[in-house]
Amino acid sequence: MSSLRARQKEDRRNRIVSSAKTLFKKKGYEKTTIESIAVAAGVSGVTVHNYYGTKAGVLLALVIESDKQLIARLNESLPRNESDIVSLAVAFAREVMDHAIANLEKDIWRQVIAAVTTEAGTRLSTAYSQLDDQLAHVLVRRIEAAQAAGALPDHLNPVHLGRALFQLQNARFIEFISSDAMTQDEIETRLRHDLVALFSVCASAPST
Amino acid sequence: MSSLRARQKEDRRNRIVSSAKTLFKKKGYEKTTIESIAVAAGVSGVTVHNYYGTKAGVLLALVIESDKQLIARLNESLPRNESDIVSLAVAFAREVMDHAIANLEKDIWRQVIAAVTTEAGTRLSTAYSQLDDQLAHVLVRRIEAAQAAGALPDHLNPVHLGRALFQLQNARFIEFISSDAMTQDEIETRLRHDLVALFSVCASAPST
DNA sequence: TAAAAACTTTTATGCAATAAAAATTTTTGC
DNA sequence: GCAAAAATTTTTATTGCATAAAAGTTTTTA
Repeated sequence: MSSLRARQKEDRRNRIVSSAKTLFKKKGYEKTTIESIAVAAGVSGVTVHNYYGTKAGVLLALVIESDKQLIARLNESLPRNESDIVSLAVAFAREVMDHAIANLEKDIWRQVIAAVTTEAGTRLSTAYSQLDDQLAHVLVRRIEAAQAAGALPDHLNPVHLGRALFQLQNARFIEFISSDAMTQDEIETRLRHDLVALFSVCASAPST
Repeated sequence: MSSLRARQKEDRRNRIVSSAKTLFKKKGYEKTTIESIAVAAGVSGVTVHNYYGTKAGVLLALVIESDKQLIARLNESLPRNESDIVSLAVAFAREVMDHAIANLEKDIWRQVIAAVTTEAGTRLSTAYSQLDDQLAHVLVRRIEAAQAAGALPDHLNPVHLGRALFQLQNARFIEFISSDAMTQDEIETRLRHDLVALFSVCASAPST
């Protein structure tokens, strides 16, 4: 049973986040004031602070929602029988970039990345990191499938490979949003180069 | 010939950055006001803004100086005949983390990472990115040496491998500073896992 | 339904960031 | 050398984020 109070709170949260999304897209991040978000949501400016701590907190809340959709979409669309790891990682990266651009301007994504680091340890930043883990896990599952199909050596740890690929993809994603001039194609090329080079090493490394 | 004006400017820059470093280390980033930096440096608060744009700009200027030393140190100390890429990357990562911790608190490094992304495209952020390129190049040179020594296949592109390793190391570095609880050892382990997994793939990838 | 509890709003303060006007100091040209 | 011009800093003022404390309001609970 949800009390009236709980429902009102939920309502305000929704109004704040959706007002913020509209304003961010319409006026950009910097030019959107907390006060204007508050007015659009029908609450006081201090209430926005009480709910989300900072303006970046509101942004993070909004991104977390859309990232949940991204995870669902990736689970759906990422090929389930891809045995070439380079293709897999590139397809993953492409979906992530498509999703990012469809939802917010690069300018705003930069604020997201900044907020995740400066507000490390807060509720919202932690939630964001957990979504990253889930994203990495989408890769892990595909790698497990490839391994089961015999496309990868048995001694390989799929969790480790999935996380490594995610880190690399994420680093390149940040590079993508860090410059307005950077294209998806250029990032794709760089990621390809990363992977081709790494896969060429073939060290007989001990599994420490 | 440097005019009096140019020398005075240089002087003020030095005073601002060194005052800032002292204050950041003593009181932390948030609790250091631009005004207090200005007072310590003997200029007005607005002058600090005129010189560095933002408080984060001052921080970036200070980090850039210390990163130059890091590059020099890495060029010196990183083993010149290391044929094992995992060991090379791990040694690199360790030096970077040692240097970071010796200079500033994690808390402040988080502000650095945030500033580099939000202020993407500014003079200081660009300078920081160029230093990253130089850091990656330290790796590239070691890889070239290893390749020349026959420890790596000829078709491998050392620039691509160096950049990929740097991206991975950098991602793990950010993970390191993002949590006060995260230890260097844990990061080292994760980086090792990344690399061992990646090097196990051994795809016969086309050099696209 | 009245007291208690939970929230939101009002009010106030500090600081970053920015802009424009005023004041100062160095340069330049004679 | 000195006066006008140019460059640069400081003063002054404003906006907005962030935070805290007090005041006011609404829901809960007994």
